[in-house]
Amino acid sequence: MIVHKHPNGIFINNITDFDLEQTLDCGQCFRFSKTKDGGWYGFAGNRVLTLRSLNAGVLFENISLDDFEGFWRQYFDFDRDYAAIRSSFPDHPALRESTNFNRGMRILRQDSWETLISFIISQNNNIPRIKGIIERLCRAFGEQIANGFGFPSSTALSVLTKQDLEVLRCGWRTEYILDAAQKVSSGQVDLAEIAAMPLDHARKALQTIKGVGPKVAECVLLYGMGRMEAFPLDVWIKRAMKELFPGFTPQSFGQYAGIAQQYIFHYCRCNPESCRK
DNA sequence: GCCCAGGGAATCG
DNA sequence: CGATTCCATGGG
Repeated sequence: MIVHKHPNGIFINNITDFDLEQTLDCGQCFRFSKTKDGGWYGFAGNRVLTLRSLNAGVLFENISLDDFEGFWRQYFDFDRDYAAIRSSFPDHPALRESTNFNRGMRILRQDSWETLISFIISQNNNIPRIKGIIERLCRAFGEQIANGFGFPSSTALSVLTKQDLEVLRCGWRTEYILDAAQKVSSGQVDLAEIAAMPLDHARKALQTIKGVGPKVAECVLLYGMGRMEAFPLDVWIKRAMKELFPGFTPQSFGQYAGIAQQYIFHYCRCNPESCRK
């Protein structure tokens, strides 16, 4: 990857394995959307970003080199070699098909708190509606940033009541959100500490929060704590494991199982017939 | 109208 | 332990 200053921000090229749609619309994050002119616009924590594909590269609009090097480089996981990771995967036709389908997908290294709340909201829910609930959460309780709103802090949410959260229309998940906010803001659950724990300890620690079970914990570890071996088993992946990878376990995919999982997840959602709906 | 969604808690046996 | 049931809401 080569990073250039550009009149409108930062331009990167000579990058392999990076496609905006495959990365920002593959179900790992909920705060980016396509703009009318074909770019992407969204938020990460209290940062806002507009980006677009341009001349075989990507333009990050209106940011400084410090913004890019100090935040977005890590956020987009640009220092990881995805081709090398793909070649570490077991040789399997369905896995090859999945990785060929969306080679430009990268795992975003999101904020752990934002990821925790986002995937609590995701449970037994569909992606368009998850996005709507998170948008209302930010609008009601987040800080205004540019034309939108940042993600509210655990402290901001910890002082709220169930009634306050009725504007979200997210059903029974409200008490899960409040429990998470209270435990994180009080320090009873320390997300930075959990991120550094051995995997099974980290799983158990996350599951002390109400509404966090095995699947949500796995998502927080993978998308919010950079633990690439974490392997969320949602309904799609369970279907794929049964139909396409009989005999496989998450460990069969190796040290970067979570990344394999994401290739498979997005492939199955875009090609439901091949995962036998 | 109906089925289902990036599940988890509570409650059985 | 595993299996079942209920949970609130609305997208497609």
